[in-house]
Amino acid sequence: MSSKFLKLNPEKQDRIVNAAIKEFVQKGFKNASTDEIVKEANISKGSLFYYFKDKKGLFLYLYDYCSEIVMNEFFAKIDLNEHDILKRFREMLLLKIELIKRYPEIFEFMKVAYFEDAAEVKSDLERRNKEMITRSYQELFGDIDLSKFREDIDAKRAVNIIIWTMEGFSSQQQEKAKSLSLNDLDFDEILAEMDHYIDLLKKCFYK
Amino acid sequence: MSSKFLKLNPEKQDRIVNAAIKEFVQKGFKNASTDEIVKEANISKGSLFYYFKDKKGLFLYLYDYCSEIVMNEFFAKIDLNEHDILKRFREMLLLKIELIKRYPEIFEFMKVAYFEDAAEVKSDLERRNKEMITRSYQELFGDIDLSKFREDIDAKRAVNIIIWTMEGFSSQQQEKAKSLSLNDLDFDEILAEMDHYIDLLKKCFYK
Amino acid sequence: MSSKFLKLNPEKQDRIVNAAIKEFVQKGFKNASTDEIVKEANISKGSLFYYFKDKKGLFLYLYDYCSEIVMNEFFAKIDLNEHDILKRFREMLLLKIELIKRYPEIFEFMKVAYFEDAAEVKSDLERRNKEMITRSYQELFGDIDLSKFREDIDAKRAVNIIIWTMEGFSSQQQEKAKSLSLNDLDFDEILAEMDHYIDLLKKCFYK
Amino acid sequence: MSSKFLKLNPEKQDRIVNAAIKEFVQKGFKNASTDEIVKEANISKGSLFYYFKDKKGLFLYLYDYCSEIVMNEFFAKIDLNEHDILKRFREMLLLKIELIKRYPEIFEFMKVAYFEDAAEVKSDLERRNKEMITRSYQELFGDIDLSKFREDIDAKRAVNIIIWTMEGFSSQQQEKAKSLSLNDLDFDEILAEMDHYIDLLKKCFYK
DNA sequence: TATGAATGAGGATTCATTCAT
DNA sequence: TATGAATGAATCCTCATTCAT
Repeated sequence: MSSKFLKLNPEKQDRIVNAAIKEFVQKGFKNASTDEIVKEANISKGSLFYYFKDKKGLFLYLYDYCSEIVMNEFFAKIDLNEHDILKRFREMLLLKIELIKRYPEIFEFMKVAYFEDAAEVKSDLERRNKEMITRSYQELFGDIDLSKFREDIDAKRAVNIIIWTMEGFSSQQQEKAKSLSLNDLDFDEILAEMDHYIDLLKKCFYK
Repeated sequence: MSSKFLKLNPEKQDRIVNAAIKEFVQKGFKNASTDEIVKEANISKGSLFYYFKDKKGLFLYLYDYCSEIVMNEFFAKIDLNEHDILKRFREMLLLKIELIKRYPEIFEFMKVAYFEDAAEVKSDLERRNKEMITRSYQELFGDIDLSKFREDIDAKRAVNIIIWTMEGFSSQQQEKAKSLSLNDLDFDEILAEMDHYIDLLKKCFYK
Repeated sequence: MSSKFLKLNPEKQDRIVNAAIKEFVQKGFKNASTDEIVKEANISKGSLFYYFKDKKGLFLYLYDYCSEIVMNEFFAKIDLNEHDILKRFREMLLLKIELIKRYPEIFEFMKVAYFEDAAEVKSDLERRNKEMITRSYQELFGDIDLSKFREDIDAKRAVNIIIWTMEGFSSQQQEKAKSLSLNDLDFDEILAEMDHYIDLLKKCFYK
Repeated sequence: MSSKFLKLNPEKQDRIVNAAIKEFVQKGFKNASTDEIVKEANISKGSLFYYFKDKKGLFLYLYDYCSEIVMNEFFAKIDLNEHDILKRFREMLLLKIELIKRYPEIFEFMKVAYFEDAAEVKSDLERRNKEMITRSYQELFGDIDLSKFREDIDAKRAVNIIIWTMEGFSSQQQEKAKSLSLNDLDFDEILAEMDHYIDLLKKCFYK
């Protein structure tokens, strides 16, 4: 596959990956121009297709590249001994913030990939996405300690509400962050705000 | 504008709107083919560009067209005298179900439009989306009766959790519905499930 | 298929057909440049692909176009009541000369098509070639009066020798003609030479 | 030149020659891939272009290489003391069969080269082809004993008919052989069939 | 108004050839 | 000598948009 690409020196790999992610994020798969990518990465047209079979191959390579970072920097670091969903929830936010600080483009790319319509990559992506989602849901929320929840409510549904709250909170923050540069973000404030939600949920859902 | 389009007889307008929505939903903005649209709508290529300035103009027209239906069939019908967010929440689901039954493609189109990456329409859509969202949030959740909430929790944040629950629940159902045809959907079951969430939230968040 | 092409006015059709045949004859399928064809035909790049699906579609159209001319101007005109193979043989040469005079490029194109290696068209051509050859052999040599041949020789093999002689004679003449322009060809001389062969074969093979 | 190539050890030369012939036979000049050739020959891309100036140089080298084999294994072995064309004719077929058994690809390559359309090599090949053909015709048929022929026919023309018969017979057999593997060919049967033609021609053309 | 033929800039991809090592 | 990464001109093809009728 992309074995040729992996032999390049890391600096060059980075230039290409960054240029390609940027272009795909801005324009989506179909609209992204390989001309633009090679110009930005400062390589020749031929090289891109020497490293990757075609545009689709490049796109899927980037998806796998990003997935792996997310796996290593996010999923692998979660403390699976913590079975309190709200505590895990908090930890996940911390990890996510760390991830965004270090790899800001990667989240954008994963989002674009998730909603990509282009027929050429849709089926490949759907397979990978589905796999990733089921795997991660299982891993992240399969071992929750349900005994913590009030006994007069359905714990499963409460868990769902917590997950949706986490998702909603995240996209709310991302929406707010859109107009700001990374440096202008006040992560402490975000964390503090999140703690309010956690407290609220604990107070209402837990025994 | 699309004033020329609006002079057409409604049946023809419908054919064009439906053909275009179908194509955009299936393939996204960039990938959608005007050839396909005119073929499906049974009009000539020239006509399409006589009615609409360009592909982008058509897309944005459809967005406005769908927005208006959503406004009329959804927002306008909400009983603003009901200030209990959970009751309103339930009503909204009923209206949404009604809307999906009558205009199944419109929801799809709005979703596609929301995640469209194509540079040509991205900024225009973002402006309209933001506008619509802030307006509707204001309208839908600006007059909530916060006195119903327990006094030891922050009502604003509780409202947010309810909103995110509603959103999460909706997309969960849509995800499930993906493989099913409209006829196979059991709306009563969905409603019953939703009622469980409403009860749960009432029990936990209300006095 | 090429219905769009067939709606063009004949003069334009001719320009395109001639330009394309010329290019394919000179360079073969793969090496032929669609740029060159549109330049020579004085049409735009887009038009060529509006008329024909792709390069292969154009090539196969030309093949069918040439086949039909050969069918009408050659096969259809052969007098099937003449069962003497040598007389028919002579008639075929006359028709062939007539055909070359009127459509000089067509023979060249059919030869190029016959020996085309390019994988993209090879199988399509082989099917058509095989069909044409078996059909024409059947038609041309299926009803020969074998009673004219000496009884001490195998008539079937004698027929084959005659066919090969005809083929060999034709390619010999074509080889000679390569350096000459059409106007410089002395068809009467060719015919006279052929008559010598016919006499010889009659003298040797017939009773 | 290809002097650099000739310094290689024979085993390597063979690998390259065989790989290149195979590729050119399968795909023709233009369509043949130098990548495929170096992969099959197990040499580096750079080497190929170190040994040969360019693709055309490689192709023409192969042509000369094959020509020489044909010269040594075919023309050089013909018994020039045999002036009876039909006997020589028979001997040629035996030699040809021997040649095909030992170098099956070479015949294919010569045929492909003969009908190659690619502009880059066409003129070079035509020169060599013409040279070879005239030389060989001269050598093979220049010293025929014409006194054997019946006096009431033109011997020169009879010789041509015999040559064309031989050519036609050969291509008929090759056409039949196309779908068969070399091992499945029954050379004895071919020879027997050929003898029928020789007898027939002798009976009809000789005194 | 309506048509559909015509356009051409732009896009992805190929591949013989070069060249630094 | 040998390598294989790098190149970029050339190629086929697409498709929104225009325009003469």
